[in-house]
Amino acid sequence: MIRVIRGVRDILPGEAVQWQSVEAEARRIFGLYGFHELRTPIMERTELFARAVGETSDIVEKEMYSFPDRKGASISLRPEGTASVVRSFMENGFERQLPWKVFYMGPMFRYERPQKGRYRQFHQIGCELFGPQGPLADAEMMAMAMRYLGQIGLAEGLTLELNSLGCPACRPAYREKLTSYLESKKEALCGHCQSRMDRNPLRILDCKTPGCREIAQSAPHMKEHLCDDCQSHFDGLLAHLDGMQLPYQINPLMVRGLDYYNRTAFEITTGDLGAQNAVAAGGRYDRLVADMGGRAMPAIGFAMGVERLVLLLGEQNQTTPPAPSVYMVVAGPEAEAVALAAAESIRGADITLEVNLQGGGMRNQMKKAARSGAAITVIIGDHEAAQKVAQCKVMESGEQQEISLADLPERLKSDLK
RNA sequence: GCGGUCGUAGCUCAGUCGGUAGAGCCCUGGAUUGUGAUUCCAGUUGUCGCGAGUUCAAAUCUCGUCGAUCGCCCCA
Repeated sequence: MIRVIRGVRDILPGEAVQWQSVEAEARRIFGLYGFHELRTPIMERTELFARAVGETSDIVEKEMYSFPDRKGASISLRPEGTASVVRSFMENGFERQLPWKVFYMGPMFRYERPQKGRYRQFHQIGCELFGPQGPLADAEMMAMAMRYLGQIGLAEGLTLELNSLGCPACRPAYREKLTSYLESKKEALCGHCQSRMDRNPLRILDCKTPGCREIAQSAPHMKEHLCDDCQSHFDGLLAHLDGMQLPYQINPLMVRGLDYYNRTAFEITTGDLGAQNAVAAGGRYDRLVADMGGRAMPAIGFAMGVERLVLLLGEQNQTTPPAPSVYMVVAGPEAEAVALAAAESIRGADITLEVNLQGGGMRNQMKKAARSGAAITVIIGDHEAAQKVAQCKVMESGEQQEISLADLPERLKSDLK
């Protein structure tokens, strides 16, 4: 038997019910804020991701699904959504219609070792906002994310963590301070962090090794070394969050893994997913559009992991798809044509009806009717077909009555209320 | 890419010291030749993840491999 490839999986009908509501709520809530859906391709030129996400990021260096197409161009399955949104923004000239507010949802691909809440094909719902440079936008994005999560039933146990990563004006100086501090403690760092010293010293801050955590705690933190502009942006953001009474936690050790972030970075975390504690994450990327060849354009965005949302929804998970309202038992060869026509007329009245298509004896079909979860079973046998009637059985009470086929849609409609 | 644990029926699992595989649920038929919980009777379910090795004999021991899971790394 051919099985699915590692790290990907089927979302079966029972679980898909949950996915549909998670997606529908996203459309609804983001719509309340004036965001519209953007659908981008799931594959792009490799170069797009390499430049947007960062040539030296782990995602680009070792996690991308890249392959040559038939003409030899390097194509990649998208590892995240922002790069394509930025590309679309520039390509379609939305720089002239600011602010541009979009959301997207769909599969992303990263070649990683699968784990709880982490798959090679995973799904994100994300939002991006281009244009505004003040902290009002940051605050609204966070409010929107939290409102959405609360709306789908995840308000409990989530923490909004945020930090400022500074900007090109203040980060280099901070980085030097941090590096010289870390040099003095180099002996005490874990081996991994020692090798990170040159490449990306900021990432040492969120190392989980106990020794490194202590060192990180007392290290100089970016938020104490922000330039005036970054500082007032950060202060403004906090004031807006307070104004909305949105609880948050400043995490001076939070460092995002993608290269394009500046100033505001935030994560929404949970303690219930093992090592994968982030359900949503995002931040500002004011330089990305310019780096990609567009004009200077402030922007902010975030993305949520749908698998993680659905996992957290946990026990609310449905394991069976919704039941039909009516189940139709077809008993006898003469009844088939009549039953099928009756079924069509009932569906025409907007009633969900499932016809038994597999035949079998009455007992067998009634079992299937009960199992389907239908509230009412309509039985049409040869006898009923000849009389142009049907037996209508209310499953819960067991009451059964004969109704003419012509009246069936209306009667069912009122009985189902 | 690295480490721990685990892979037996569609599902949940048992299987002793190595002796050629079981239960419950589900499913099918019947008791009831046209009526669903329950009950009773009968029946089907298997590459014991895959491949090699040791052995008279392997679900069981060894090695490899694939997959799941947990942690590292990284991230949604």
